[in-house]
Amino acid sequence: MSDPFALDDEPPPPVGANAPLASASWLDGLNPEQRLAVESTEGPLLVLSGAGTGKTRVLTTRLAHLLASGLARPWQCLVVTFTNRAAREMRERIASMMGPSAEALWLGTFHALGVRILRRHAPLVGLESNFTILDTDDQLRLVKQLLDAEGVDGKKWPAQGLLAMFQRWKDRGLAPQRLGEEGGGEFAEGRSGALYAAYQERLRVLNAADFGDLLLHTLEIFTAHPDVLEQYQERFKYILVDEYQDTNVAQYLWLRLLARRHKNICCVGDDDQSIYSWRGAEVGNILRFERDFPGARVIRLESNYRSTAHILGAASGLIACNLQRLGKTLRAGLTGVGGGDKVSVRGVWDGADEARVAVEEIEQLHRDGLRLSQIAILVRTGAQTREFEERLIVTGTPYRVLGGLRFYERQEIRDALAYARVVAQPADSLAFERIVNTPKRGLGDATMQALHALSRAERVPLLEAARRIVASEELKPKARQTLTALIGDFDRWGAMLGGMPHSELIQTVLDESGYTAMWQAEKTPDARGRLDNLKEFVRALEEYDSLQSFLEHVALVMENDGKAQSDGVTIMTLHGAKGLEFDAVFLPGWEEGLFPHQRALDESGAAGLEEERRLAYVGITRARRRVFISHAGSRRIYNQWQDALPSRFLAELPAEHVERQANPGLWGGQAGLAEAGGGEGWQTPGWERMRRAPPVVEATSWKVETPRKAGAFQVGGRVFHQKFGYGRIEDVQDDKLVVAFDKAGTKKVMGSFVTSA
DNA sequence: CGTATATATCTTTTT
DNA sequence: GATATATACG
Repeated sequence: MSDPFALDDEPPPPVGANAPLASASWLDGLNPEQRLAVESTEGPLLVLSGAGTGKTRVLTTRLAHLLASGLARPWQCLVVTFTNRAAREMRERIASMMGPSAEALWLGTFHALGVRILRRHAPLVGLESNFTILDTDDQLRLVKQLLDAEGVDGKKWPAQGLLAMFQRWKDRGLAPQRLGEEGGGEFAEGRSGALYAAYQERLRVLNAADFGDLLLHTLEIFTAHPDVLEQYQERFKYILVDEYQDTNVAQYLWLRLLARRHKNICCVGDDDQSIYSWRGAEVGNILRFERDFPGARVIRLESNYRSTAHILGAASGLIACNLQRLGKTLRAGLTGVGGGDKVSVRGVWDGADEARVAVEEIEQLHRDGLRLSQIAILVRTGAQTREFEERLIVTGTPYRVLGGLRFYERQEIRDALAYARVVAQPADSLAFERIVNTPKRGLGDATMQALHALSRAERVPLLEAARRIVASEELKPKARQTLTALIGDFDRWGAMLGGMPHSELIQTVLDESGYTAMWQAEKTPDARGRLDNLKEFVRALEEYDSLQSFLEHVALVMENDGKAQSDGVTIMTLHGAKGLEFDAVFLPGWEEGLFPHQRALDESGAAGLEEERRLAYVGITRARRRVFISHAGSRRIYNQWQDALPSRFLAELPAEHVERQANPGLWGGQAGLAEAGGGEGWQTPGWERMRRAPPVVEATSWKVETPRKAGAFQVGGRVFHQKFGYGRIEDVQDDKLVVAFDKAGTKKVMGSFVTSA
C-alpha cells in the first residue's frame, strides 16, 4: 500500500465512504493525479477538478501534507473557501488529522478573512477597528435615506437597483475614486457615481462596512500601504483556494497581491460549476491564471468516484451543450458497480402532484433501506420548497430546509440583534433607528426627522443626537420624556456590559425594553414561535465569550448551526447544494421559465442560459445513485395558473441514460406535452411547435376565478367587493372603477378587487 | 401618533 | 399569498 511506485494499482476509495486518513500515510488512496496535486507544493498550481473527483480530499490532504512534512507552520497557510460551511468542514477534517494546531490556520471565507485583516488596520481606511458590519436590511435603509437626502426620486430609481450597482462595483474592486469612466450610466441622470461616493462616506461616518467593503477596504489597504501588504505576503507561504471558479475580480486581485511573494498558490475549481456570475464571479479568472502566474502548472482531475455511469452520462451530455467551457471529460472511476439506474424523468400535473409523487418515491427509497439524510430535494428557487414541506408534513416524513429564511433574518431576531448592537456599540445608528420605536413607544416620524436633522448637522450618531435633543426644548414633552427614558435604559444596560454574562444581559435588555412583552401580548399564532426563537437567540449567545465576537459571527455567518438536525430529507436550492452529495437527488421544476429561469435568460441571454445549464449539471452530479427529475404541466405563479413547457434541458439529456416515467392516465391531452409513448415526448413535433411559440399565459378554468379586467365592466353593472359588499358601477377609468356601494357609499376601487355580481 | 385599510410588488440564486 | 408602502381616519 505504501509503495510509492505502485500508484496505478491503488484502488479507488469506496463510494460514499470517507475513509479516514491515518496520520502517517496521508497519501494513501489517492489516484495519480490527486497525488500530483497534493505533492506539487511549490509554485502556482491550478487544479481543474470535475464534479465528484475528490476535490475536497485533495485540498485537505495537500494541507495536511504541507504541515506534516514541515514545509509550513499552520499560521503560514491561507485557506480560502466559498462558504462558511465548507470552512467549518475543512477545519474539522484538518483537526481530526493534525490535532489542535489546525486552530492556527488562516482558514475561512474571503469575507471572514477580510474582516480579520481589516480589524487590524481599520484606521487606514478611516474606520475604527470595532466597525459594524451591515446586513442587507441596513444597507437598503441607508441607500433610501441617501436618495431622500439627495432629492432623487426613489420611485423612478429604486434603491435596490442602486445598491446592486454599488455591489457590482465592489465585486470588481472599484472604490468610488477608481470608478473613472465606469461611473454613471443612466441611473438618476448619471449621478450614481456621486451617490456611490456619498454612500461610502455615510458608511465611514457610521463606522460601518458592508459586505463588499470587507474585501474592498482590505484591497485598498494593500495597494496604498505596501508595508502592510508585505507583512501578509511574507506570512502566507502557501495559499489554497477552493471553488476558484466563483471568485470575483476583487477576490482575484486580493489573492494575486498576497501570492506575489511566495507564489505558492493552489487554486481548485471547475468551470462547469460556475454558478455565481450574478454575484460578480468571473470564470475568466480560471482562464487568466496561467497568464498571471507564469510557470503555473495545471492538473486535471477527471475520475469521478461519486456517481453511477448513467448519472455521469446524463450530466456530461447536458453540459456538453455549453459552448463556453474549458472542456473536461468525466470518467467513471467507479468500479464494480454497473451502470446503475437511469435518470428518471417524469411529467406531473402540477406542483402539488409533483410533491406527492416525489414523496411517494422517497418513502419507497426509505423502505428499500436508504437513509433519509441521504436524500435531497434540490430546487431552483426558494419558493418551491413549500409544496414539498407541506407534503412531507402530511406523510410525517422528517425533513429539514437548509438556507430557507435563515434564523438571523427573522424579524424578531433582527430586532433583538439591533438591541444587542446598540448596547455593544452605542454609535450604531442603524441599529438604534430600528428599535427606537419597537415596541411602540410613541416616537414616530416627527421625532425621527428631528433626530436625523440634528445628527446630520452635528455629525454625531443618532443616540448622541437624542441626548442633545432632550436637553433642548425641541420635542413635545411626551416624546421628550420617552426618549429620555430610553437613553437612560441604554446607559444603564451599557454600564452592565462587563458585569454579567452577556446572554443574561441581553435577556434583561429584551425584558426591560418591553420587547418580550410585545410578543407576549401579540395574539397571532406565530407569536409563540417568535418567543421560542428569542429564547434560542439568547441560548446561542452563551456559546460566545463576548458580545462582540457573537455579533461578528452573526454578521458573517447568518446561520444558526446550533441545532443539528438528526435524520431527515434535505430540501435546499441548487446553489446551496454545491459541494454536497447524496445517494438520491430529486430535481423538480424542470420547466421553461422556471429552470432555466426566465430572468436569467432576460438579463444575461445566452450566457445566462449556460449558467442555468451549469446549475442543472451541479444538480445532477450531486447524486451518487439515483436522480429523479420532474416537470409540471402547470404551475401557480403569484396568483395565476400558468401552463409550463418541459425544460429544454430535458431534451439535452442523452436518451440512453434517461428513463421516461409515464404517469398513468395523467397525460391524456395536455397540449404540447403529448406522451408519444416513445419515451421522448419532449421531442415531439408538438413540443417543438410550442417551443417556437412562447406559451400563452392563461388561467385554467378549473381552479381559479379569473381576475376580471376592468375593461370587462360596464357602467350600471352590479359588482361585489370583499370589504364593501354589493354595489353599482358608476364609472370606469382605466383599471379603476367608481362604484356606488349599497352600504359603504361611493368608492373608487381597483377592478381586480371586485367581481361581477 | 397609531391603526386599519388599500394598493403594489414580488421570487432567482448568497457571502 | 405575503409583505412593504401609501393613505385615511380616529
